[in-house]
Amino acid sequence: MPDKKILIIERAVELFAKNGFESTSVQEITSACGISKGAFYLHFKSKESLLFSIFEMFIDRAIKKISNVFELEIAPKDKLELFLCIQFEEIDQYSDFILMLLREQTKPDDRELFVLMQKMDQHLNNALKTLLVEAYGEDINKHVADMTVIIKGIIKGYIELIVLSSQKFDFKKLANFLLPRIDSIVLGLTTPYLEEDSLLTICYKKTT
Amino acid sequence: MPDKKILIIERAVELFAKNGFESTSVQEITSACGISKGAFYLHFKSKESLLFSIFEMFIDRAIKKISNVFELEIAPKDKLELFLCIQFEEIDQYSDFILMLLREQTKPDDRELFVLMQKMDQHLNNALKTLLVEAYGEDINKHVADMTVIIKGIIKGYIELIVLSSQKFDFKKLANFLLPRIDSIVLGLTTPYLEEDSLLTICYKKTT
Amino acid sequence: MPDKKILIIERAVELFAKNGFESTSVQEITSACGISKGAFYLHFKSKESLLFSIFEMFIDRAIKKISNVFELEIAPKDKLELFLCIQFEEIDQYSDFILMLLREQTKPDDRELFVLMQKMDQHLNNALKTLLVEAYGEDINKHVADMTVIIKGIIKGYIELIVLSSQKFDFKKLANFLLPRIDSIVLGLTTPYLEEDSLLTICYKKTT
Amino acid sequence: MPDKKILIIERAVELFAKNGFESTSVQEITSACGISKGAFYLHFKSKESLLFSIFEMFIDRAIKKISNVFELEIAPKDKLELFLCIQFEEIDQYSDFILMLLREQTKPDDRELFVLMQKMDQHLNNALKTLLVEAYGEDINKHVADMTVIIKGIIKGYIELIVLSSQKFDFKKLANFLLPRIDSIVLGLTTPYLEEDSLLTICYKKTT
DNA sequence: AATGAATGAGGTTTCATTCAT
DNA sequence: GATGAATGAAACCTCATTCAT
Repeated sequence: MPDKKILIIERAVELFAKNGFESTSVQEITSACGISKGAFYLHFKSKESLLFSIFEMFIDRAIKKISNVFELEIAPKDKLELFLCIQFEEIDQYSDFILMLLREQTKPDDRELFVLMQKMDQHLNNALKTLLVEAYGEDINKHVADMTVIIKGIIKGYIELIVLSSQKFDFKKLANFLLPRIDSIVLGLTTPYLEEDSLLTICYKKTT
Repeated sequence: MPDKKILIIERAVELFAKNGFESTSVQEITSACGISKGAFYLHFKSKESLLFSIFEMFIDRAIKKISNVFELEIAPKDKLELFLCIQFEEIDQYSDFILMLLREQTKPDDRELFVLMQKMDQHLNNALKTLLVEAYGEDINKHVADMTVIIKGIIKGYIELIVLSSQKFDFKKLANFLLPRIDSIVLGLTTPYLEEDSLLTICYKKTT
Repeated sequence: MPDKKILIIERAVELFAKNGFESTSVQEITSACGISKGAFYLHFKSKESLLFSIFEMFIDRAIKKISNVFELEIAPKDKLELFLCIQFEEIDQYSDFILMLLREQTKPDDRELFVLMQKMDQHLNNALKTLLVEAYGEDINKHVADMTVIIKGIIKGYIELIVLSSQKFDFKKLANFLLPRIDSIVLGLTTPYLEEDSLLTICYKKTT
Repeated sequence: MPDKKILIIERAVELFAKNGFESTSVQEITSACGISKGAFYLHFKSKESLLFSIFEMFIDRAIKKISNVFELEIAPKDKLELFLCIQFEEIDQYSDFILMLLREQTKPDDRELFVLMQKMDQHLNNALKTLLVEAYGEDINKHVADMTVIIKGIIKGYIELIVLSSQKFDFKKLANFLLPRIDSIVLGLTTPYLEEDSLLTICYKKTT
């Protein structure tokens, strides 16, 4: 990837995060990069395709980081803790942009973005499932959907706090605090609310 | 409130939910209402003030519903369960619009929207705190920040599922399922991660 | 003329004077009158016809005032002095509106307004001519065009000062000061610059 | 200054002169220039800033012309005559636009335009004062305010004639005709009406 | 007579995108 | 590769005028 393209992506991430996708003009991006408006279109077919590229890059990073966790030879619960920690770190770093992604919906024809999002989400879910089974045994399988939703929800809860407040957080300590909470929940589980495979069958709503 | 104004709000909620605030034109809204562009401005000073009105209306509804819970004479844990249930119902009904609110950032000068959001959030936090103390006693106080984040996170987790999937969910059953999970967590609590009053000191980031 | 119509004219004169014709909306006028927008159109065919009415009224006033001067039985030079004085008084009272009339050109199809303006101007010129002949004898006739332009110019010069400054001026004293200046000029006249009837042949430019 | 920008200014001067500022749309200007509406905003931040640019350009021209008079080594009265002549020439060329400037009031926040107008006016007043003192000696000083108002008034009187009629005028001859009139007035002066420095203390009215 | 909701043309401005240089 | 002038569609908003009540 050419330097110029990377430059554009970096500046765009900042601007999209700060002002939102729709409210950031190509002019602003190219000005921030010190290049001409025309140069933008040498690297990206459209403003939307830039968003796609950013998203893609971002997902690649996340997937790579998660893979790293699985390659480590440590105790299952330590892996789970590390997973939580990485989520916090990663999202903290790109929190503004992530918020933007959550906020903006862009055009109705960005089916491709949804595909990417689903791909990313599936990947996260699978990783979490594997970690849960490693940590709590095969019995967790029938609770895996609920536990995924709960854990991801708790992560999001703290992430929102992190994003909205301006303090610095100790993610290692936070992950270490959350693991016993997850333990508690798992221990108390009886009848699941969600079906085991309900997360697989989710179809992201069309936005026509 | 005049019928026409209500009509505009209803249609706008749908359109904003579907396409986002920035991507929905006043033209689209008025077309959907079967009125002229000019008529819009009889009821709202600007497109942004419409967003504000919607938000206001939405918050009023939510606060009223929560108040109703507190007025009931039922067991504390039942109140908590009812609170969860109401959150799911309410948010389910306006899920798309809520997603939009999360997504869009609108203009940098909408300080007023942030004030409303903070007001709403404070209200929710207070309600939850009261319910937790009623249900688990004064000892929960030092864990109240963590428990608030965790419970709101879990709610959000399931809500995202509800919003993104097209299935119907049984909110009563879901609330009934979650209460024991919360019990488990509370029972297992030892040292808090967050300070007791850390939620009060959050200052919503400026978006200059 | 119905009270309501007079009320509208009065308020409109103020608003036009303050903000200009184009920048004053019918809404503003009716609000200032405490009547409905519809009521406006009961009295005036259009916003432009209101301007016409105002103008008409204004000219009637001026012509009447000038007539009064001629009916007085005083020395010719005193008449001239009184004429100057009345010009200052009248224009001072409606200075803002007059400025507006000078400033705004409104639509290209307001031929009628120009006709009125010409009528008014002719009337002033005739009055001035009569006064000059009375005061300086028939010999002034061949200088009457120049003297008209010069006197009206001087009046305008002081009026501009009056309008732009916020001080109060003593118009009687001013007229009394100007009369000797006019005397001086008349005394010094040799060859006219303008032809005697050049003011009659002026055709207000078309503004198509 | 780019050709396109000059083109826009030239056409705009004509259109503003013909129809007024408020009544001339950006669309009309760009159509007259044979460019797109967007192109306009490449050169001017807004329609109002165009007016400002025009005004600025116009004032620069006038000040430069006046400076030229002072640099000439000719008799003081000839300078005064030349000054009058230049005023007529200059204003004749841009008469329509000047009328528009007098007519329109534009927005209440155009303080900057007023500053420019005042600057221009002060410059004219100073030039005239210098010329009067050179031509009539220091004794004229106590009459300088009155003479300024009178001379500018007379200029305006003839200019209005020039602007409104469609004839061509011989400005040299006109200036030559007016100089003796000024002589007459100066000779006859006794007690001034205005204080010596009353023109300096004029504060252009606010247009809130 | 009086209202004021409704209209819709037209205003200024923005901005993604193209293309000759 | 790189530029930036040019485009023109589309955005938000205003306002003179009409008309059912």
